[in-house]
Amino acid sequence: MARARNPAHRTALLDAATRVFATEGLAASTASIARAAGVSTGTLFVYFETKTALVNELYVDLKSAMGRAATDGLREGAGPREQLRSMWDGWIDWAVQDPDRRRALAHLAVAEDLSPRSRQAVHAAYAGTAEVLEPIVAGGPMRQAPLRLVSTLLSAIADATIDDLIAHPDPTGTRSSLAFEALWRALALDHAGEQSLDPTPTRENP
Amino acid sequence: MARARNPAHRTALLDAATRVFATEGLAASTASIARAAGVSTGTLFVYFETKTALVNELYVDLKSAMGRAATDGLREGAGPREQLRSMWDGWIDWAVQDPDRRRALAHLAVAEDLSPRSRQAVHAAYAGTAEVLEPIVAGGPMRQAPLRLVSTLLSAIADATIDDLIAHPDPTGTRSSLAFEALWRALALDHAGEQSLDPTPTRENP
Amino acid sequence: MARARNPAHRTALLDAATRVFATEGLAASTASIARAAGVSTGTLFVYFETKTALVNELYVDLKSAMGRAATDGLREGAGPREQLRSMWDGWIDWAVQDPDRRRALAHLAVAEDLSPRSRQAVHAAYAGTAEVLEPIVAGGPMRQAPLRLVSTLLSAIADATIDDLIAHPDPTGTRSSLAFEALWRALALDHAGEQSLDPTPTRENP
Amino acid sequence: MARARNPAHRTALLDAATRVFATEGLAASTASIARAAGVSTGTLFVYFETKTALVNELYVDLKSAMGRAATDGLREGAGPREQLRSMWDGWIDWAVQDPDRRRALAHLAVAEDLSPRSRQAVHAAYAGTAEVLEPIVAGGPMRQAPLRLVSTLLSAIADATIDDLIAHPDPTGTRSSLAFEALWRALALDHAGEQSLDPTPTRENP
DNA sequence: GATGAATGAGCGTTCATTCAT
DNA sequence: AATGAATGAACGCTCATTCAT
Repeated sequence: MARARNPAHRTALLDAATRVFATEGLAASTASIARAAGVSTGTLFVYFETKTALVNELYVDLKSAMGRAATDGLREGAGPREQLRSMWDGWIDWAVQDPDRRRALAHLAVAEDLSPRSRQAVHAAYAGTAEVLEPIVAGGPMRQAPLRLVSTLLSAIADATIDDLIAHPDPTGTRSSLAFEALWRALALDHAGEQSLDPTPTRENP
Repeated sequence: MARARNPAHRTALLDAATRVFATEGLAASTASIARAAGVSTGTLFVYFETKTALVNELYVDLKSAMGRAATDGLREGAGPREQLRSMWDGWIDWAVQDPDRRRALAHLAVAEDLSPRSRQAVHAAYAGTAEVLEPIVAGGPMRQAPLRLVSTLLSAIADATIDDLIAHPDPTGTRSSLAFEALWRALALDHAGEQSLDPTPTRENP
Repeated sequence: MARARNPAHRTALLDAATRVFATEGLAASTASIARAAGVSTGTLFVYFETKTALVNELYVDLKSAMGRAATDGLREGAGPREQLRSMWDGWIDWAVQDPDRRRALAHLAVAEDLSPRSRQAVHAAYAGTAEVLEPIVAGGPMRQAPLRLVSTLLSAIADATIDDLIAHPDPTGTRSSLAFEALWRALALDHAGEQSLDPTPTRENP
Repeated sequence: MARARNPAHRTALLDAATRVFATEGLAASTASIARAAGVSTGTLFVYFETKTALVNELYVDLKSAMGRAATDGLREGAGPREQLRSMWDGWIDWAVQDPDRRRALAHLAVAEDLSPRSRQAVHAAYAGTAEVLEPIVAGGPMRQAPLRLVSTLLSAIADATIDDLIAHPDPTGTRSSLAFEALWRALALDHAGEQSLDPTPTRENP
C-alpha cells in the first residue's frame, strides 16, 4: 500500500510559504519554499497540485485563521462595543505575534491567481465577523452603506493599524486603542456623540 | 543631431505598464509592456534601465499624481473639513476615472523592489496632504497618535473606498460621502460630538 | 531515492563544450552545447552553475588532462632528455589524437572569466612537468631564467608545434622530432655543444 | 557635397578597440569601443561596415605594425644573428611599450571571424621577417623543417617571452636576452655548438 | 558625416512541473 | 510517499546594426 500522506509536511509547507512569501513576495520559487519547509521540490507537488493551488490554499488558510482569531474570544453576552473590541484585539494580536502572516497576506491579497472559490471560502470564514458588525452598523451612521463597504473599511483600518504596529511596535497598546476608537467613531458613533447602540436607540433628533 | 529621445515613448511605456500591471500583476513581462506601448523590447530599456527601475518610476509617478490630485483643488481660505473633503474628492475622482491606476498601485505598493528612494520621493509628494491633515488631527481625538499613523489610516480608508467604488460604481456619490463622513468622525470628531476644529464650537443643536 | 545525478551527463557536456568551443569559440551558446550533449538547456545548469563555471571547469579539465598526458608515460630511471621527450610525445599525441581539445584550449586560455582558482588548479596539475624540467634547466644555459619563463617557453613551443601538426598532419613524426630537437637545444644545450647535464659540468671554456 | 571622412576617427576607433579588446576580450560591445573612441555608435559603422570588419582590420593593423617593428631597424650589412636580434628587439619593444597591443592580438589571433584575406594580408607583412629567417634556417638544424613551422615557432617564442615580460617587467633586458639565446640555439645552432651560419660552414665533427 | 534612439533576434538563466528511482 | 534530476518555455536584458534627424 502507498505510504500515507504526512500532515506535518503540508503544515510545514504552508508555514514555509508564509515566511518566504512574506520576505520575497509571491515571485518566490517553489524550490525555495520546499527548501524552507525541509522537503524536496517534488514533495511540494504531492501536497499542492500547482503553485497556484498553494497560493490559494495559503490565502484561505491565513485569512480564515485571522477571521477565527477575531471571533474566538467573543463573549456571548457582551455589548457590541466590547465585541468589536474583542475582535479588534484578536486581529491585532494574531498579526503582531507573527508579522509574517500579515506580510504574506498583503501579497496574497493582490495575487492574480486567486480563484473566486478562494474568495468565497474566505468570505464564509468571516460570517462571525459580519454578525458582530451588523448590529453595530444597523443603528449607526453607516446604516445606509452596504455591509460590504463597512467590512472593507473595517479590514482596511485593521490592516493599516497592524502594519503600523509591525513597523513601529507599541507594547503599551496605546496606538491600538487610539485606532480602535477611531474605528468605533467611524462605524458606530452618531454625530450627536452618543453611542448609537444604546439600548434606547436615539434616532436623529427625537 | 540624432533622433531626440521621444517623451511620448516614456509616457506610453508608463501608461502601458499601468494597464498591464493592473490586469496581470507585476509578473507581467517587459515584452508585453513594450508591446502594449507600441515599441520594441529594446526601446523599453532605453527609457528604463531595468524592470525594477520601471516599477519604481511608475510607483513614484502614480503615487505623486494621486497626491497632486488630492491637493490640486484646495481652496486657500476653506475650513479644514472642506479641505479634507476636497482632497477626498480629488482622490476618488482620480482613481475612479481610470481604475487601472489604482489597480496598478495596489500591486506596486507591495513590490519587493521598491527602493527607499522611491518611498522617500512619494513621501515628499504628500507634504500638501499632511499640511491639511495636521490641524485636523491637532485638535481632535487622534492628537496623541503619530501623524504617520493617521496618514496611514487616511490612505487605507480612501483606498478601500476606491476599491469598493471601482468594483461597484456609484455615480450618485452616496457611498463616497458616507465613507468620507466615517473618515471625518474617525479623525476629527470628538466623542462629545462636537467638531473639534470649529472656531466657535458646537454647531449641531444651537 | 530520487534519480541520481548522471556522471555521463557531466562528461557529455564537457565533451560537447570542447567540440563546440573548438569550432565556434567561447561565444557559442549554452543552448548549442546542451544540444550537442543531448540534454536540455536546463540540465546544463544542473551540472554547471553558470557558463563561466563551465568554462573554468573545462579549462581545468583539459589542461589537467594535457598535463597528465605528459607525465603519464614517464619512466623513473630515464635520463632527462628521454624524460622530456616522453613528455613531449605525450603532449603531441594527446592533442593530435583529438585536435578539438587543443583548439578549445586555445580559446579557453584567453577567456576573460578564468578565475585565479582555475589557474591555480592547473598550475598544480603541472607539478610533474616542472619536476622534469627543473634538473634540465639547472645545468643549462637557461639556469639564470626563472623556471616560470622556461615553462612558458616549453608550452609555447609545444602548442605551436601541435597547431602546425593539426593544420598539416605528419604521421611520420619528422616535424615533431625536429621541433623537439629545437626545444632541447633551446633549453638544455650549452653553447659548447655539449649536453649541459653532464655529470661533470663544463662552465664556459674552462 | 558630403562631409569628408575624418581619418582621426578611424585611428581613434582602432586605438579604442585595441584597449577595449585587450581588457574585455572580443566580446566587448561596439558601443563601448565607440565610447572609448569618443564617437557615437553610428560613427563606428561609418568607418567599419561590421564588427567583424573592425576585428579583421585591427588584426591586420596590429600584426602588420608588429611586423614592421621587427624589420624597421634592420641594418643591411649585419650578420644573420645581428639581424635576428634586431627583429627580436623590435618585437619586444613594440609590445612592451604598449602591452595592450599584444593583449589585443592574443584575443584577435583566435577570433572566429578572421577572414582568409586578413591572414593573407598579415602573411605579406611578414615577408621581411621571412627574408631574415630563411638564411638562418637554411644552414641550421631546422633546414629540414618547413619555413612555416620555423616562423610559427619564432612567433610562439617571441609572444611567450613578451607575455612574460608584460606580466613581470624586466627593465634590464636580461630575460629578453636569455630568451633570444634560446631562440638562437633552437633555430640556428648546430649540435656541435658552433654557429652554423659561419662563413666557413663547419659540418658536424670535421 | 555624425548622432544616438530604435529595433528585435538571441543570449544566459530560472523555475514550475514531471517522473525515474 | 519522497526525492531531486530533467525538462523547455519564458524571462530580463544586451547588442550589432539601421536610420531619422
